[in-house]
Amino acid sequence: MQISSRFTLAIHIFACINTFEDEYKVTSDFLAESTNVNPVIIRKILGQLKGAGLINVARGTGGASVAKPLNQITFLDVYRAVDCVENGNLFHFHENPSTNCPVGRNIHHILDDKLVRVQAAMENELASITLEDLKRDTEKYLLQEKEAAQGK
Amino acid sequence: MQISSRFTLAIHIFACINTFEDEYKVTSDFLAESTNVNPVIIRKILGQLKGAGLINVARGTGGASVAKPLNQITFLDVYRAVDCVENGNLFHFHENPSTNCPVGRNIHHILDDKLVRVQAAMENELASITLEDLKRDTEKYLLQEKEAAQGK
DNA sequence: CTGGTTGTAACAAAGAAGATTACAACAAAT
DNA sequence: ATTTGTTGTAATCTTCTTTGTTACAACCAG
Repeated sequence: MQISSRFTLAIHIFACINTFEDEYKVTSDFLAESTNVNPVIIRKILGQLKGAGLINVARGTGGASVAKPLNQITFLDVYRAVDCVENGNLFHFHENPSTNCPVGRNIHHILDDKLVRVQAAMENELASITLEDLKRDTEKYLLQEKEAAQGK
Repeated sequence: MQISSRFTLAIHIFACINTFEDEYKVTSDFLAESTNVNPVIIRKILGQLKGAGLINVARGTGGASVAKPLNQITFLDVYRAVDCVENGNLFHFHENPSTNCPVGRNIHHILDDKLVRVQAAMENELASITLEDLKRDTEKYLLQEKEAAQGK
């Protein structure tokens, strides 16, 4: 199985906030339209991002905004906030290896540190990308699109 | 969601082959007992490992053995063989982002290269671990267990 | 107080993983 | 040639997870 789409959705949400917050109020309905995902799902994700202190959202008034400087939020922060993998473990283990078998009862001893290394490599890379990078690249591609439309 | 337990199962299978092949015939029933997973599931995984040229298994005769030198099989080979993530993509994308929204229709341009980097970091780490490492550590932990039992 | 919004509960729908049963294909031993 | 033990695979079931959907209370601003 893959990592939940909540992660790419959350990034999409930040890209929208960065791009549109001066122009529109970025509500769950607005985001639902852009992502083509149900507004309740969006609100759940917004709630998780808010819980992690990454964005501000409020009842009544509505509209999401980023809560910290963009270069201080990494993809890893977002990944952790939306709780993509169970218990934070990337790898799923078969549940009850036999305690009668020497390999079965030691498989975690044998394997866990290796899986931790793999997961750490992935998370380090996530930590190296910030929302500032995201904003810069979003602007780049939107500008390219605009220029292409003008036939340059 | 997490990465399918087929991966940890496949590693468990190799640990069993390494440990027991001189003593027992390592059949799908044997492995089902050690992993506590249904033999049909084991046979499916054995089939994938065989398809990737990592092990030998045959009808009738039965019993799995490793097809290549242990230091020439990496965790990445195993990971790829058992097809853990759809289309080889670690991240799941929301399916139909709006083409009306500038962000929606560019989200893949913006994001794909970053996700590729993250995935590559993880796969490089997987590639750095071999079945030889697995065998060495398996022997280490089984020996530790034996010594502990003798009260050393 | 009205309108628009979030937060959340409850349930439905869809999809995927793994379990299970059943059986044909096959090889080796006798 | 038959028996035995095994793999390969189809078909179906159960369970779990994700996502969608409906509904509505809580809330804020004008």
